Amino acid sequence: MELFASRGFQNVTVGEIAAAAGVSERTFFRHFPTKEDVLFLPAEDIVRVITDGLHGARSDATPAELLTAAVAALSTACDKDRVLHRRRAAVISSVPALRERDLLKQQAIAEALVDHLVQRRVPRTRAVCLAGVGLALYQAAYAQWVTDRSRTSLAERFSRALEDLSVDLAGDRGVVAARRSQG
Amino acid sequence: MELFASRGFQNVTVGEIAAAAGVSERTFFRHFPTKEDVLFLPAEDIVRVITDGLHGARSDATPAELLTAAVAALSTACDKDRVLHRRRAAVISSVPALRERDLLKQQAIAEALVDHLVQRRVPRTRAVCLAGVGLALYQAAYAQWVTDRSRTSLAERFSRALEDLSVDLAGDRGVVAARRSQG
DNA sequence: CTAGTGATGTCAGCTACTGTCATCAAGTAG
DNA sequence: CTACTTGATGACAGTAGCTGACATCACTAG
Repeated sequence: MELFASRGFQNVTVGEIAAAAGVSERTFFRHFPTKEDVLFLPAEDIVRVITDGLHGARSDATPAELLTAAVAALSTACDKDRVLHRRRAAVISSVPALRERDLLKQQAIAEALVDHLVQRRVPRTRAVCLAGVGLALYQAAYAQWVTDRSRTSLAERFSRALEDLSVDLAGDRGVVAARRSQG
Repeated sequence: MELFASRGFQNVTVGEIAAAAGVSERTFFRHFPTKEDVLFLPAEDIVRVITDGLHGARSDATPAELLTAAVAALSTACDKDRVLHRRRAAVISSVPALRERDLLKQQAIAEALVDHLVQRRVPRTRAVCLAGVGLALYQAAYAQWVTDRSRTSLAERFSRALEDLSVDLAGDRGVVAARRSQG
């Protein structure tokens, strides 16, 4: 993190990272599949946090409740080291290659979410939409949470975003339906 | 596309692509910044399609109407060559590096959407959520459209997803609000 | 005809990443 | 205590993506 912060991700070579850690370059690549991955937890770890949180949910929970539960699990896992997240986010947001990797990880998580929803008898097509939407709101909430100075938790921000969205869409339902019946 | 389809993206070298096109490897990199980019239109091109479509919308259009208009523009641009899209999607979905790039491009598009919404006086935080949600639904619709044999257009699938979502969220609004007032 | 411009080829070089083999420490069986 | 295994590491060579520098060549303006 120090190397990246001081000289920029792209200007730091893997050899330098390895040297700073006192190992050979080859050893670095035995621990991390790519240079980008030093900054990311393996997707399975995060998926585990979420599914653990999800297994606590009632069996008749609505989709929105499930999304909220998933984010709640993430939120408690993140909330402790917000400073670390801030530094990490600063590096990631400024490097396209890292944003790419970030998005891919999140997509993997969304897929795990889909599987869980399907297991709970949500039809797959709808589950895909819901997970995608949940992810979008989470991204927005996370961006706020990392930037803001206020102590509002990730979970709280997410809930608000969800509620706002539901208002936005509810107001339009008549319009959309009308447009559709016109063809 | 033929090279990729027959031997897999990763097993085709840029030198081979260049040779197949009758140019030097160096020339390839003067036209495409990376190997992945052969498969993608520059983000600006797509952004232009969307913003063009958006400028036709009424000035008092609701967010959902704007999202629908944006997708409608994309839909008419895509609908003609669905076969090409199918081949492309097959290659992309099977290669993580390409999925990454795809996600990044879409994110760039979402950001352009956000700017447009902001210009129309939607508050930024909400615009971010809306664009993200729109993107999620678009992804789902696109995935269907590419896979399905039925002739349903992209725009139509998107509208349905939007409506389904609004139903899903509306049904839960009481629950979410209750949870929030508990703290 | 000449000078300038833009697209290309050539070549050299860097960096991310991989395969292979040797080494070395720790533990385990005998 | 020795011999054998196992797992982590280093050393080295090689491939492929990508970049900078420079020369060439076609085309156009004057």
